[in-house]
Amino acid sequence: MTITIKDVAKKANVSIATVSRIVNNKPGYSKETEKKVLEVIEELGYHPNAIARGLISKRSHTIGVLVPKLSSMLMSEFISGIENIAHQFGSSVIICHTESNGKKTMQYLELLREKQIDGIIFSSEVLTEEYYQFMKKMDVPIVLLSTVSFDYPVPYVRVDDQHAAYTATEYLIKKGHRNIGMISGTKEDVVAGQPRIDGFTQAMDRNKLPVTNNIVAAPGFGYEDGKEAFKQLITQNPDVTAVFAASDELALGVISTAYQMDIKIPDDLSVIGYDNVSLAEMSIPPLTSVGQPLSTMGEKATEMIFEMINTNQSVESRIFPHEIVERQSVKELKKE
Amino acid sequence: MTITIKDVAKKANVSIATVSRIVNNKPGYSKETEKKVLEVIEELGYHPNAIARGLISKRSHTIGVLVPKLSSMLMSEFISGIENIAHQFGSSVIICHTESNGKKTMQYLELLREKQIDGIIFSSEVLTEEYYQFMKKMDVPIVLLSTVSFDYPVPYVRVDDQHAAYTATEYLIKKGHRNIGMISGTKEDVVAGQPRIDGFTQAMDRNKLPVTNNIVAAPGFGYEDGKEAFKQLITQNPDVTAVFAASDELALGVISTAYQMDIKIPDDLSVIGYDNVSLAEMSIPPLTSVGQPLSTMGEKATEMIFEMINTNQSVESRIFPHEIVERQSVKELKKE
DNA sequence: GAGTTTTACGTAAACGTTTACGTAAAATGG
DNA sequence: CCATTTTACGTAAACGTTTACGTAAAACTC
Repeated sequence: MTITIKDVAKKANVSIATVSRIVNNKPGYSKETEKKVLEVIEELGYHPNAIARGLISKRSHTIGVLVPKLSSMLMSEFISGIENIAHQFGSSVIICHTESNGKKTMQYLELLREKQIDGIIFSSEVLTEEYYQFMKKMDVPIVLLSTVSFDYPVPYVRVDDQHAAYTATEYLIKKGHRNIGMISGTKEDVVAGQPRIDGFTQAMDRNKLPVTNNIVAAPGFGYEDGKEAFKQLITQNPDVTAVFAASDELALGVISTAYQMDIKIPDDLSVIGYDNVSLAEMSIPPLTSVGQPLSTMGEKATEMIFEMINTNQSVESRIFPHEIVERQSVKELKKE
Repeated sequence: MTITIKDVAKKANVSIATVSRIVNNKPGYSKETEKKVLEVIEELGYHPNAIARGLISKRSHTIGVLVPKLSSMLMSEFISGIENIAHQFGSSVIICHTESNGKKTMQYLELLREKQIDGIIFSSEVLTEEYYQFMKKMDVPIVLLSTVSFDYPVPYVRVDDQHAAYTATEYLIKKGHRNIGMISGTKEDVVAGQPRIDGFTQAMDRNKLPVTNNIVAAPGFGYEDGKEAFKQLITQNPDVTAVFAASDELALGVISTAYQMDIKIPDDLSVIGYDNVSLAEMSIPPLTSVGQPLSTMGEKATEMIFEMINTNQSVESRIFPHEIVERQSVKELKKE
């Protein structure tokens, strides 16, 4: 038998309204009754039932997070930030990993609707018409994390990927590299795909460097993808002195394959990654990478959700700054 | 205005009871009314409110997961498995990362109690008296994941850490190593600490190998911990030919420091890790490691929770098998 | 000290469901 | 065709809260 507000009321000889007022400290009771009721609460070990509360308040104090992969380190950091802030707001987080599977995503959205969640963070994946319409009907705040939508007015939190890729490429050029390869991830990826390629091409163009045969698009962003793609790159363009990889895992793949081919990093080949996940520093040699403030971004996205919940208004998107985290995988070429 | 069962009832000219019966397909209505009601539901876009349901059924269809670190790759895999099964059971998962912080843990437990969660998976940390008493009062099923409790009768899912450490050590010995070092993680850790040390010592003892000066206990299981610990190990025992690290991250730290010291892996030094997280295969050279079926363990723990929920009985603990995943960080010593 | 305001409550409806119970009509049995 | 069972519903209570409204007493005001 769980004990309810009624039990407290009865034992304290007051009405449930009074108990409720005291629990939520709303005005309308004397010091004495407060003391009495508090004692009874303590004695009985009463704890309010959030479900009953939610039924009235129409707030579940829960937000939903949709992510394509749970295991990727990117996601872990996002989630860590999200979870952090949500907890500060007294809410909890339901993580839904969609595996980039449309059916699963829709199932999860239905679950979230049933559960009456207060907001949604939609991360790292394309916001399709179907998803958007569904969420719109749910009528809860949405924030995009590390993704964008061109078609729908949904606020987002991300870095400027094209700019970041530009910066990374410029960095290699400044270090004296001329023949630079790029391993891009999935081309179709709206945020981590084409924009990074564009940034790369742009930097090369501006510096009048050729780009033919320099880009290999892998089918994904993983380690194995990086290995395969690098093999292709080095075959079609054996003279590259540096590689810009669109993710740290891709970069690790590059490094690993290079190692097998007896190409020394950074002496024979410089490598720069993207994301600066914890992996990067564990690499041999430690990987220079384009850093995004991942957990901060997760935090910001969550704060935006709560701002939208509380003010009932939309909120401005945020572009976060990136930075080059220098380690030891890039070498300065001596000018000849 | 969200539309409720009442709206459906009114529009379909039936009582809410009938609508409810149809929605939950319990008997008691004719084919015709069913059709009619279903149409109205479709037309109005009605979806039942899980909060209201939960109030009556006293089931929130939510389970809580307490983990010390969110970002560690171990946890990601556990969570992935958990999430998987929970979703199959139509439930969602609230992840609470406690940061091994007692106060935060208690706060989370309170949150979970308020939310009336149906069960708790408690992972990778010591179950203190305080936690246990609290959860016991909550009166929901608990399963320990990758941890144990000697004092309380709580079912667990884990591997036999001592045995696994024994196997890893035996493996190195079979490969011809005699002077083997161990980098243990936090000694106080009840599951990943002492048991692994014991397994190591046991294997060494059985093979009549000395163990003095061979064990260094790091303050944690991370990369930096591994670096530091290895420095200490190599100082106090420069002749080790192999190292058993109590986690893959520790092992990576060892490899990195070794690399800096120009100690070649595996030629000059063999290294074996523990956990076989995705990191292991990305290492240079790829890391041989003691593998645990992480996501399967998460799945099993979750299945156990639901079994306990549904049968109202406790359930048997499960020890999962471990295996040595051979890669390239261990070398066979030629017999002299 | 009469009138007004404030304080300190209690009553009861509401939130959106499920479900025990009741009942009229339909189906079945002999 | 009457008695009995079954079907197909409807009514209303219950789940555990919050809160609008009402009210008697206490506290002020001048």
